[in-house]
Amino acid sequence: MDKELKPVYRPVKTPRAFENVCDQIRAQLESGALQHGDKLPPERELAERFGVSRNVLREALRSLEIAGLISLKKGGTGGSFITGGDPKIVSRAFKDVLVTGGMTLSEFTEARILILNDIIRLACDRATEEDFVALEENIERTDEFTQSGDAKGRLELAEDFYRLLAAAGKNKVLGVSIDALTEILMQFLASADKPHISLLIDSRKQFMKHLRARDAAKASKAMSTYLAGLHQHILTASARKSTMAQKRKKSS
Amino acid sequence: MDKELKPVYRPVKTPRAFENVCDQIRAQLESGALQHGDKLPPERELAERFGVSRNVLREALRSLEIAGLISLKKGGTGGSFITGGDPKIVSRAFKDVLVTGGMTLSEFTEARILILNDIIRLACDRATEEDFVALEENIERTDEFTQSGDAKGRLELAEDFYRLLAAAGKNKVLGVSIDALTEILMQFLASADKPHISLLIDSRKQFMKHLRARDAAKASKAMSTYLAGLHQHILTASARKSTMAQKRKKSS
DNA sequence: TTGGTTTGTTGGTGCTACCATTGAACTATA
DNA sequence: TATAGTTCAATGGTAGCACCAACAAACCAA
Repeated sequence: MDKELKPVYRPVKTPRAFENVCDQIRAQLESGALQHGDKLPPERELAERFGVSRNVLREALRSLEIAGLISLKKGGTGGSFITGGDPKIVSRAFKDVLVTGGMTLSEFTEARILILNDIIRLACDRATEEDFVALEENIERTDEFTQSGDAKGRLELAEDFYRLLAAAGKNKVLGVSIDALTEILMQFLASADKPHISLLIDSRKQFMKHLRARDAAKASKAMSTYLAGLHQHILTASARKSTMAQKRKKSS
Repeated sequence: MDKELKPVYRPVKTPRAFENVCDQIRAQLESGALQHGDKLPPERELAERFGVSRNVLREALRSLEIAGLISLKKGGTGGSFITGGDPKIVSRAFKDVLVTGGMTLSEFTEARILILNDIIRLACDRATEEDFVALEENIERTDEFTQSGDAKGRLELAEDFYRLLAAAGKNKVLGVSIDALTEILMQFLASADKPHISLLIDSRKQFMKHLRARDAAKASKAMSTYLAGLHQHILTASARKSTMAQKRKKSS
């Protein structure tokens, strides 16, 4: 037990005024002193109370707004209102980290399949009749859009499908995760995924059959089979794209 | 096919200057024109080039900084530098929606167990000898800290353990996910988890045995058993805490 | 070589004035 | 009386300036 505790020198961080303001407001939130819907005093008054310039206060508010904790509204009855609870923020944070974080596309596709399988297992346990009909209605509308050739609407419906599935699993954490991953991968599906369109509807119907039977293994397998093909397509398309990007970069 | 496309009225969003600036820089990032480590021009020059006041530009930079995309440095060689890829951002976003009521703690614990199981399965396939020794070294140091009563160090090592495990699974996406979830749950473990300390080391050693044998089922089970108890403890502790908070609010 | 000093660059802060938008109170008109 | 239009005050958004603080490189002195 003569373990030496070597001194650790942490890099100092210069304190900034807006961070202090930010922390104070966050603390009020965590302690429950500020709750959803509450209105903060006007900027000018807040600035005076915090003893900072309106500039600094605005940067603090901006920070909280980006974090999704407050929303600003102009006008006579406007001000800063406590919002929060929007999973979209998490999804954006995820996306930011992922696009700048040196992660490969294949890591995305793999993670997506795994998390989706977790969701499917949960959904098999917990899905209600309402969940089933919502999913089936989504499939039906996807079919219509496919026949009418509305690619954009079809993509939105695809994102919705996974959202509905996550809702059926009753776990919002996994929900926002799959939402972020789906949204990111969808950007690599601009067009030209023709071979999969025809497979999609049948695959989904197969999947729903197993889900209604609450057979997690078969439902997972049905979904994974389709996704494996789709992801393969995304990966090859992306490889083409990055090659083009490299050419573009060299020529510039 | 006589589907009526009903007109959808989207709420208009007043365009704000800093958002425009923000989007332009984000676009540069996504297109690869700006890459990790690049330095942006000084604020004064950027403001002039964008044709906005320095105030607006600073709000835009603040927004990007909060999103974890850039980091600001003072001084002669300072400026705005492209960073990114910090999972800390995701965990903060997760935590924000948690404290503002978007998700429940039990959803976190459930998601954590499921994702961790996914990672374990991957690790069983892909872990190298280096991964094994890193994990075992972590367990050993945890044992030392436990005996010396260094609670803070032990918590840090616990976070590291899951990080190492994710590294062994060779999937950074799942890695940042588990990292974010772990960090949040650790905040509910300030102290008083005495009954679990004694179980921890043995549980980890059991787990490693199965992992080395590349038996995903048994490894998952060993980990899940331990986590189930730990999470139960977190949930009850949190319930106590929120009760106290409500009392505090009433009395005020 | 070492330690201190100078100096210019850059982000951080404060301040003032003004603009743009919003909703509510108010007014005029049919 | 009800509706349409107007006024008005509150509030966030933008601009521009002056100055502070800290940082690192260049420089200087021992």
